[in-house]
Parts: sequence; C-alpha cells; structure tokens
Amino acid sequence: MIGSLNPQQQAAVTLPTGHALVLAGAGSGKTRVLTTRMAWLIQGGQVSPFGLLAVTFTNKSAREMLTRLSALLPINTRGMWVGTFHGLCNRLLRAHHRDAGLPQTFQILDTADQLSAIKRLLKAAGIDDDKFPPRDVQRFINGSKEQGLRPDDVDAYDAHRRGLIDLYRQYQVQCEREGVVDFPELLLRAYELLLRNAPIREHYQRRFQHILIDEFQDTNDLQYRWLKLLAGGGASLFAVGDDDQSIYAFRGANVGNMAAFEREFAQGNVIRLEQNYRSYGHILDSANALIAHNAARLGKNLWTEQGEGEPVRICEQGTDLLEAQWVGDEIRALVSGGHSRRDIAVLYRSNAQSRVIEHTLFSSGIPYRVYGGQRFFERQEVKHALAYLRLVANPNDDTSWLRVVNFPARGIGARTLEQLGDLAKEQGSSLYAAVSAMGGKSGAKLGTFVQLLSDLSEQSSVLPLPELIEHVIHHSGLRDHYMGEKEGADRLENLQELVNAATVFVGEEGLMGEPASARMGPSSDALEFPDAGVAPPSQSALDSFLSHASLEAGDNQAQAGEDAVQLMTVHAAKGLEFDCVFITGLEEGLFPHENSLTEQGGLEEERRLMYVAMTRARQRLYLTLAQSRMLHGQTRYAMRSRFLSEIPEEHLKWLTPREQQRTVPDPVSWGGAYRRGDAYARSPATLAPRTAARSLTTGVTVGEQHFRVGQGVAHARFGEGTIIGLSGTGTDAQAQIQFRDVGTKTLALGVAKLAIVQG
DNA sequence: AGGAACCTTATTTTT
DNA sequence: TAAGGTTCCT
Repeated sequence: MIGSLNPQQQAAVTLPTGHALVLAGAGSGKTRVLTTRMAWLIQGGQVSPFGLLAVTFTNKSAREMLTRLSALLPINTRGMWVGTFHGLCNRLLRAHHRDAGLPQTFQILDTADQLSAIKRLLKAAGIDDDKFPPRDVQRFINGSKEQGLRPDDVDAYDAHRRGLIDLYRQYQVQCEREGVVDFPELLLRAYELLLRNAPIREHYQRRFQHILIDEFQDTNDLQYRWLKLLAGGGASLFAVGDDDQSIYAFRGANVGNMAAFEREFAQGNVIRLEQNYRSYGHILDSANALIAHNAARLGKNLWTEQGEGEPVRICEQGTDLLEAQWVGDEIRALVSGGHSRRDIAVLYRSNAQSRVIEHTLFSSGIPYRVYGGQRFFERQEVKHALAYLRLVANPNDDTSWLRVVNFPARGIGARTLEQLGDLAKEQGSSLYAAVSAMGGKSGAKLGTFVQLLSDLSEQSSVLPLPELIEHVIHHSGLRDHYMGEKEGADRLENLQELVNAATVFVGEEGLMGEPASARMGPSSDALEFPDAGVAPPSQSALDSFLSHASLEAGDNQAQAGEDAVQLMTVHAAKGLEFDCVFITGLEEGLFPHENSLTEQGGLEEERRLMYVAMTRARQRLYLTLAQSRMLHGQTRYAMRSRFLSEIPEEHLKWLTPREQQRTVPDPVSWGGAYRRGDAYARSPATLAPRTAARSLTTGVTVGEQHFRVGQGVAHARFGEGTIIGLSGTGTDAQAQIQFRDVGTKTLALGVAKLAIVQG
C-alpha cells in the first residue's frame, strides 16, 4: 500500500499518533496521501472506520476520497464520517435535532433561498432597502456566523451596524419560526451543540480519534474552531493543505489558519510534499518563481524528476478578439498534433472573458465546454417542484410557500398575500398557519391551495419517492403549465430528470444504506443519549432527498462525453490538470484584477491564483494577453500583467515581440505580427496570419492631446506619472495613472489638466 | 398579470 | 455589452 510512495509521502502516511500538518504542493499526490493515511490507520488496527472523521469542502472530493479508500481496503465505507463540513454538520444536527433546538425535518436554505428570505424580512419590517440592500444584509449575517458570532456578540459601533444586527436578530426569529437553516447556520449550530452539550461533545470527542482535513487553507474561522472543539478530547488532527493555493479569502477562508495550526497543534510536525508528478520543469520553475514574490508563505518549492520540458509560451495580441482567435488557431494545431481536446483548457480570470472565446471557438467549429453556470438543483422548475416537496415535509416553510402559492397561477395575488402576511405577523405564525384566519374569496382560494398540500402530504405516506415527485409535478399543475409554455420542453425534461434523480437516490439508499452525501439516518449516535429521548424515527426518503438537493446542488462540471476543449475560470480549475493550458487576459486590471489591488492582501491572493492556474499544466503552458479589450461596453487599454515580469526569461518563449510596447501598436502592422509559435510545424494550414481588426484605435484623443498606455504625464498637483490604463472615448475617457509619489489614480481626461511628458 | 421600457451594475464560488 | 432588476403601462 505504501511501497509506491515517495519518502515524504510515506512519512506523512505513517506519522505516529499526534497532530500533523502536511504542506502538499500542487500535483504532489495530496489526495493519495490522505486516503492512504486513512487506509493505513484502519489496516494497522489503530482506528476503526468509525473512529475516523474526514472533512472536505466539496461533495466531489468527499466522493473521491471514499472511492479511493474502498479501492485500497476491502471495507464497506458505508456509515463512515467522510463528507463536507456542511454535510457532516447536517448529519450531526439531524441526529441531535432536539438538543440543537431544531425540528426534525428542518429544511436547508441555499444562498438564493436565504436571499429571498431576507428580502421578505426587509419588506415585512418596512425597511428601506437603499439603506440595507438585501445582499449586504446577507453578507453581514453570513460573515457574522462564519466568525461564530450571534447577534448579541457582534460589536455595535454605529447606528447602521446596529440596524444590521437587529435585522440579523429578526432573521433568526424568522428562520426559527419557519424551521429552516442556512448554510453557515449548519456549522454554527453544530458548533454550539458540541460546545454546550457536554455528553454529546464528549461522545464525539471519544469517538473520533483521527480527524483528517483536506484543503485546510480554505477553512474559515468557524470551521477551525469546530475542528479544535471536536479534537479536544485527544484526537489527532491531520491537516493537509497548501497555503500557496489559498484563493478563497473572499468567501471567508483564512489562510492564517495554517500558520495557527502549525503553532497550536503541529508544532514542528510539518511534512512538505514538494515532488511534483504533474508538470515539466519550465512550468514548475515559472510557478515557483512567481509565487516567490509573495511574502507571507510557509515556504515550499516544487521540483520534478521529469525534464525541463517546453518553455512557457507567451503571446500578445492587439485585441481580445485576436487573442481568442489566436487561441483557437493554436488549439486546432494542438489537436491536429495529436492532443485530445479534453486535455486542453482555456482559463480566464473572470467569466465575462468567456464570451469572446466561446464565440471564436464556436465559429471555428471547435467543440468546447464551459464549466460553471447553473446547477441542476438551482433551476427554476426544479426549485418549484422542490418547493412543493418541502411544503409537504414542512408547511411552515414560508420561502417555499411564497414560491409556489401562486405558481402555476391560481389567482392568489399580491394583496391576498399581503393580508395573509399581516395575519401571520399578528399571530406570530407561518403563512400556512394563518390561512385559517383568512375569510372571503381569497381565503377560499388559499384554502384550495392548503387542500392541495394536504393531498400531496397524504400521497407522501403511501407513494415511493419517485412516484411522489411525479404526482407532485402533475397535481401541482407544473406539468400543464410548462406544457403550455413555448420554451417549456427543456423544463419538462428537467422535471423528469428530477424524478430520475430521486430514483437513483432511493436506489442507492436501499443498496448501500445511505448515500454518501446525505448520510444522516438513524445513526446509533442519538440512541446513546438518554436525553435524546425516544429514538427518532428514521428520516424519510423525502427528508433525505431534500437535504441532498440543498447540500449538493448538482453538476456544474462540464460533462464527460464529447471530446471538447475545457473553458473555465481559474478558480474553477483548482484541483484539475490538463496537458495544455491557456491562461488568458494577462493584463493589469484583469489579472491581477483591479478590485484586488485595494483589498488587504489582494495582490498576493491574485498571485496565488496565477500560481494555481500555472500549475494546472502538464506539458504546455500558454500565457496570452490583449492590448485592448471590450469591457463594460467600452474599449480598455491595459499594460501587461506584472505577473509576466515575475517569471524569469529563461523559462519563457515569446511568440510575439518581447520588447515592451510603449504604445498601443499600429493596428495594421500589428494584426498579423505574431509568429505562428511552433505548436506543430506539421500543420501549416493554420499558419495564415489573421488580418487586423479594422478599427483598432491607438489610444484616446481628448482635445488636442493623444494619450496612450505607457505614456508619461504630469499633473499640477499629483506630479509625474505613467498611464497604466485607458478606457472610454471623448469626454467619457478616463485614464488610470500611476503617479510617482501619490499612487494610482483614475482621472477623467476631459477634466484633468495633464501635460504629456516627452520620452 | 404580463410585457415593454428603463435603470443599474459588472471578480472569483462552494455548501 | 448584456443581464438582472424595477417600474410602469396595457
């Protein structure tokens, strides 16, 4: 089992009991070490499969871990605690819902559900949403929870803050009443449950002797505390991560947890996995050199036994369109040179960049697949069907109620719902419970809806889940509604797919106990606690399925199948690898993104993002950029990304002239100026240079002055500086100027009085 | 209740 | 540019 591992991997796998930090570089066999460690612990009799807890961030990696574990050991992984933070907390809360103060059938709000719950709250409270935009409120609530803070714990330093705290408080009351729980609440509730309930805490502390965490650099403060608490009874924490690949600070991840973990737990017990099995030397050395520009690092240098391979290729084009066309040409050459399209990835910093690339690939007939986009369980029609199902499980779920009470239309209008809302508020009840107090015509209509729900509920106790869903789709009127819709065919297909998903789900449950992602059934845990009272009945298939739908939003990966080029953001590429990788848009303002420059530690995070992107490539890495690009309906001129100059020239091969263009080039001479690269000399058919974009201007003229990127300017107050970005035309034109003494400023060229400095 | 017209905004995303 | 939201009109 461990014979084929390198010495560092072996050392990590066979570490004696105690806390340890494994710094696992990109492509160093991290998942392998993690799963082999689990297998090794079990096989050596050091721990039973049930004494292990393994935590991941995505369902995908949890699944992979289980798959690889069962390939290593002939054990049944069923019932093992391997899953996402949210999945495991859900399981914990289901088993101890009473102690956690939750109804047994609590529903999970996804991000969109939560936002609509907040909007509803603001409306009901008559809050001015200019002052408190729902998104800000959501960010505040989730941010607080992720730091483990309840409304009373949050610092109320000004009036606006007090307003937010008050909304947070009201929101909690609303969730409580409706029996719903949002994502961060799953974690916080579970944390508080363990913190406050000593018997339960001690039980799990005793049970889990080994806790393993994947992607530790992505943990937030609450997750770290949760782990510490759970390990408080003497468990060994085995944390695997890579601080250089921390790219999720914007959603609360705290890289600092790695250093903290080393200090508080690992205490020198740190193993570095630095041998890379993925990329050739030039690629690795480029990535190493780039990331070395970051100051706050735990320190790590990847190396490979493979040769240096090919240099990193750089190509600069005049426009985003030319850049995309060049990428398309090069892909065609790579494919005719024998590469599969599925082994080629085009990466970009922001989703908006995919448009031009898609357009180009589409018109050149190159099959491609875009990662990301809408997930299955997030589709409108699927959410509608799920809302009916959720109301069956819990009619007090006002979010679901409002979603479908009048969909398909049944003549229940805004006035009626407003009235109903008032009644519910009066009696402090859910909308469902308030229906009986409604009289008149609208009361009757609502009564019919309630009757529908109770019919569905009745069916839910006799029909198997897939049939129940079928029944719901039919009797709710969703089917007829979409049949009558022009574009309804796809939606109907998705509804059928929902039935299929339920069939698969139920089948897996019967076959192997509970499915990996929703394992939370009648675990023996609850039985061991006298205060848990009567053993809770097994969760119904419907309840498990609803949790599954919330916790696993469905595929957002491009499907396997047709051999297609892979398009995705750099974030989405984390954890993946390809033979050939194009990183596009290497321009200041885009990558690194301009917004990052004002954030604390933002530039370093962008650099880590670039590092992640580069280390995706096995054989060949391309970095491309455009001198001008259409952004927000305006043409923008930008400088080369600083990241390009952070890679030593010895690893680079410029396919276009390296000399820094001080000005936006003349379009005619520039358009075809690139060399073909040398992708595959055997495919000369693709070598024809492209003609230039017809109307590429060379900068911005305002008044008599002509401004270009890279040009020196002087301002009466700010002094001398260099233009690093231009956008807009005429009186709208703006320049981003880096001043020698006062930093970077954005000035309106029509207003600012600038002198052009010669040279 | 549905559609057209208008306005605003625009980084990254998993659970 | 273009998507999403809101408002206003029929």
